[in-house]
Amino acid sequence: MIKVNKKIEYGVLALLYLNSKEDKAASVREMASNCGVPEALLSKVMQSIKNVGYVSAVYGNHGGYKLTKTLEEINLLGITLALDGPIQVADCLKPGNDTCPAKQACTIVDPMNVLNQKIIELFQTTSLQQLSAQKELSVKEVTLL
Amino acid sequence: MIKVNKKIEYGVLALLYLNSKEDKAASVREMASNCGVPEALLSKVMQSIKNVGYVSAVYGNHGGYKLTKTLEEINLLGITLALDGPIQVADCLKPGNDTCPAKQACTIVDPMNVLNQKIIELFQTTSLQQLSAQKELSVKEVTLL
DNA sequence: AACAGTAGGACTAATTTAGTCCAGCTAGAC
DNA sequence: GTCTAGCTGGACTAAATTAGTCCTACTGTT
Ligand code: FES
Ligand code: FES
Repeated sequence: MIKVNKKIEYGVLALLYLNSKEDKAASVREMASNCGVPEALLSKVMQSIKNVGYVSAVYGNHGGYKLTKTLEEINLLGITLALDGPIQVADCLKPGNDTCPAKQACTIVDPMNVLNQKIIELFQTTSLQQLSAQKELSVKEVTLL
Repeated sequence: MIKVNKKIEYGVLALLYLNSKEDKAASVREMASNCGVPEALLSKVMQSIKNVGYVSAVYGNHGGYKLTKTLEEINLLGITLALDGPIQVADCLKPGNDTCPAKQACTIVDPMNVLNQKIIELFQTTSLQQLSAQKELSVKEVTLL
């Protein structure tokens, strides 16, 4: 199944929660219990998100994480890169891929590259703002498939 | 990692190969060895692709599979549906998902639906023709060896 | 009847993803 | 200064998914 993993799901959930706190910091514990996700895992997720600069950490007592960007500035590509590494939509595309038996005559490396590029663009142009703005609409869209 | 699975990779490879055979049927054995993919697995893949009508099977001696559509008519959504079921880009979206602890307060079901829709559209508008249009590049690479 | 092929269920192996545990470090509150 | 709530991050285990195999039955051509 082509899907975004839990870490990304949790990351989005947490960032949205953080946004609702305005400028206040929220601890992982707080976020985890509010969002209903495993604390230890969210902890890792937040660390990675911190490393790409979407949030900053406040150490010590009453510390936690704070948003350092607006929802408009945060896009899915950044979150994905932080939590899941570079996007490679097909195994063909993997950098060190010397083991593929079909490699020599492979007709799909390039096609897959095209698809890969399209997905990267889609993720890049999908900001958190854009996602969270759609709430009313989506109920209709659901019935499409 | 957000990626298309091997079955889809193999399916695309096989359909492209089939296309190069014009109207002649190719057996799974032939396709597998030409594309360098596991025969038993490709057999399953072709069965599923047959079930959505992109190819027809010719039974008996000298049988195999034949394309019944043009590359323009075959899109990634169809292939994905055939080999991997409906696209659900996040676990939130799964039909029978009653177990998610965050469900009640979930702020991302709708956002994820929007993303899901976008991916479906991308897959639907990506025909095999469109993908393979980039081929000239790879032909060069192949002839290098 | 022999053969070369598809159909598909049941299974195992490999890989990836999800989640846990723990020991260390940081800074604010007292 | 020292307690304490909280971040950091490596190592690990468990669960789920994906990849791949095997085997038996069926189909149609020669
Ligand atoms: S390189 Fe392996 S399928 Fe393309
Ligand atoms: S329903 Fe579980 S995260 Fe949305």
